[in-house]
Amino acid sequence: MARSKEAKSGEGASYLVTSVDRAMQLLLALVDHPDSGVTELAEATQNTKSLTFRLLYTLEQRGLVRKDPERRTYTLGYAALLLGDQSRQQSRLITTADPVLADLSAKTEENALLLVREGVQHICVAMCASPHPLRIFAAVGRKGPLHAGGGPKILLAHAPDEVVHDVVSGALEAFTEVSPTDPDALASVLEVIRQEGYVISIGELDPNIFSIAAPVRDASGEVVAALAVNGPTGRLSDDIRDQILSHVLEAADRLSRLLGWRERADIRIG
Amino acid sequence: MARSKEAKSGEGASYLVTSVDRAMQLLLALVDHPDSGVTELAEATQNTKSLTFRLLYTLEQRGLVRKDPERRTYTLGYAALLLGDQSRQQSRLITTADPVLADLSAKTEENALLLVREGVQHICVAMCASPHPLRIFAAVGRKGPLHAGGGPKILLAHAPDEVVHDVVSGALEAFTEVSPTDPDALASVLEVIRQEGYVISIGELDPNIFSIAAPVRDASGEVVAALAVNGPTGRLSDDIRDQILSHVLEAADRLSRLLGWRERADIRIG
DNA sequence: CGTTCTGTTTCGGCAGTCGAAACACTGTTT
DNA sequence: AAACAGTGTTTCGACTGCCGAAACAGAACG
Repeated sequence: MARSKEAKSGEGASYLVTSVDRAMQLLLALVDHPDSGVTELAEATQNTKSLTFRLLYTLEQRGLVRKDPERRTYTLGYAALLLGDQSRQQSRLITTADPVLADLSAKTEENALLLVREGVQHICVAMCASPHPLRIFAAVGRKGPLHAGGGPKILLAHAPDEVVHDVVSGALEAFTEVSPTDPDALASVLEVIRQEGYVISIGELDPNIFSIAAPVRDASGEVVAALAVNGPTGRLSDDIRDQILSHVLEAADRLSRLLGWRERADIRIG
Repeated sequence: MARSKEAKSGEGASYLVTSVDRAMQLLLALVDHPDSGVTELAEATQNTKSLTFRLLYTLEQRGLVRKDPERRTYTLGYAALLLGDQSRQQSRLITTADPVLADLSAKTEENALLLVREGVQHICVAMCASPHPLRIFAAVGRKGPLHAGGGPKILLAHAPDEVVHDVVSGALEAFTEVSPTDPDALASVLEVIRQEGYVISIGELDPNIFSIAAPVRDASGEVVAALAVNGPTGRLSDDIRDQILSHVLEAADRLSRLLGWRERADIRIG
């Protein structure tokens, strides 16, 4: 149980309040360990039981977690609902996208997702699930890489050079046999993406998943998100592919316009 | 407003980790003060600027808040989306209720809400908004009293005696002229509610709001939530009232059955 | 009726937190 | 341009309240 914390790694002091950081770590652990007891959560967060107990007590006071007094287990509380709902309401991007996603999912009969970039990762900020019983598991708030998959590559293609550099200078994890791993090849792919305005990615994150994505722009013309449809490759014929692509492009265009984007004939800069 | 917290000093030591508690207070303050800077949030939480800054920094590290580097303002982050979405997904009550709420809202053309009791308060855990431009403002995660309003009174009528006692022994706040304030009268009203199986409340929480509610039961027969429709009193004719009531009763019954409840002709006793 | 899990409580030492105040920065006013 | 009035950021030392360890208490096995 030698708890050697990495926060001590020599360098400058940061503003991190460790007890708060541990509490948040615990809260996020609760997402993946619902209905767990003190001991299990203590193991999941690599903290002591006493600390975990105190943190849970504190979080419970504020309604972030809820304790089942019978079974002595903890779950996310109703304050978490409040946070989630309000952060959604406060995001113009998400509220605008919701009906577009619903429409896109209905037309394609597959999952429709909205992804944004945060640092060198993508995050799913909204989604509408496929009506089919067999569908890709995806969830709002989940993170992933930028270099593999349809939506992620859209985001990477329109990210600042510095971000692209950070991504390719790290190890490009190969999730499948067709995941991009060569930095130079990836760079030229990104260029193609910028020109074509969409991505069709098959089996890059998982061998059985395809993804078709397009960029979403706001009033300033910046790419602020990626709109993507994903599903099992088994349902992807050539016909369907073209159909989904046109729906995705139409939806991305519509969403961009709703956000204030106007196509500019001349993107002229000297 | 009336936030007389427990005595901070002196009596019984609790397990509260104050830094975490303050961080949560800050996080919840961010719900009502989106896009605020350090100073404003420090004032809202009655903390010092330095503490607020450090807490925000820590929360940002975990993605709970997001900082706009340009404007130096803070908003709820994407981890909040994750928490909200997951806590919804993890709740069988909520996932089951969602389509019922959508249906109820469509049929009545008013807000449809699902409320649960937590201690001596009610919390809205799910809702579907009215299509009308004029509609009651309500939001998931918001709390309120148990003694006034349709849904709240349903919850109170089926709460343990101890809870009822706590509620009536406190001051029964009068939100409007027709809010119940007399403990004895309230007690007999609760008895009527248990017998009739619904509540029609007009102007108890706000003079211009009506609410029609019914109890939701789970497999054990316990009342676990209240299903309610609310809207502006101006839209409530006698006809409409009866119509909404029947829709609410039907929806509550359907939701209860989806949760495993079965009407028992004879209540067995040992 | 032990055994072995749980969750809860206590306690003291010292790491970590926190307030105050200085600092840096940006935009506005004179 | 210089003074000003706001921000947000950084430093620092004192002291407090956090945290790990270990004891305690209940429940759920066998």
